[in-house]
Amino acid sequence: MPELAEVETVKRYLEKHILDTKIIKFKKFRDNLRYVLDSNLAEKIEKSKIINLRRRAKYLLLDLCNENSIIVHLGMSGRFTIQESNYLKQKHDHIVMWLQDEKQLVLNDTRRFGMFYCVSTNTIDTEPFIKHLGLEPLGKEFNFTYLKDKIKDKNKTIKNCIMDNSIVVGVGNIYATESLFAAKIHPKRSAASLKDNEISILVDKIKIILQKAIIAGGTTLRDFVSGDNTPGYFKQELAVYGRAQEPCNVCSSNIESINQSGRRSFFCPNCQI
DNA sequence: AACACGCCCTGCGCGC
DNA sequence: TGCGCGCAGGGCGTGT
Repeated sequence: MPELAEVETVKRYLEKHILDTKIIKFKKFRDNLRYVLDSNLAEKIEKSKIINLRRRAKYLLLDLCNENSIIVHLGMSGRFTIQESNYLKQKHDHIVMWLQDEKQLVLNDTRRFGMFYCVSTNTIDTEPFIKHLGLEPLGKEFNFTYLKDKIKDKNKTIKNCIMDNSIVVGVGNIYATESLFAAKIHPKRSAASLKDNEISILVDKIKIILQKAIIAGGTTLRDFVSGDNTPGYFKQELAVYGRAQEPCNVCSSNIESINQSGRRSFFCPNCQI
């Protein structure tokens, strides 16, 4: 699913195309995604203009002129796209919003792990799924000092730490895996065992890889598309993710794959220690 | 309290 | 071909 780079890609696309556009009509085609959908979404959303688009962690935020904000999470398989006026509803389209130019803003989510809420704009930061979130990885505050402090007493692996939303947000399985390879750190290393220079390099690599992935329009393994249905192109830049048994680009050793806390980890047994 | 894990759900690819 | 199994980019809630 969409990690930070993919959600950012969608956000930038929507910002370019539907900012200052009014939502004329809202319709849901089922009563739940991951959670039950509020019954009053239509009245909170219809006839309001989208005045700002934001991303917080992997959540997309659409601020409306009526002081409500739509919160969208794409889960593992969510697509949030703009379709033409003659678009016909497809399988797994769960929410459609018709815009003033007759285009349709469509939320499609095969696995339905996504979320869709509408809350007061000024209470977003206190919403249950938002308030506990840690720092944005691309912000200045996410740095060596912060990460060192956060992991120094942790009794878990560094991969689990950088995927922990209460520490740093938006780093999912792909980018955690790739960042650890770039930093030459084995994913099973205990977080507390990292040396200062390793923490410092890891922070840098997380930022660099996410920025590169955003420029490439995200990573498309199978489901992900941007707002115009186009895939991202970062997959071809993945050094280890999904490349088990293939040669490492650096040393030609076979890349290994292991299960780690229920997720796949890929690493080079020679480069990463 | 801090972790690990199950689970929500559909679809796809693989092995038999 | 067909079936069943395992697995997939997330993250909450529960149990230890």
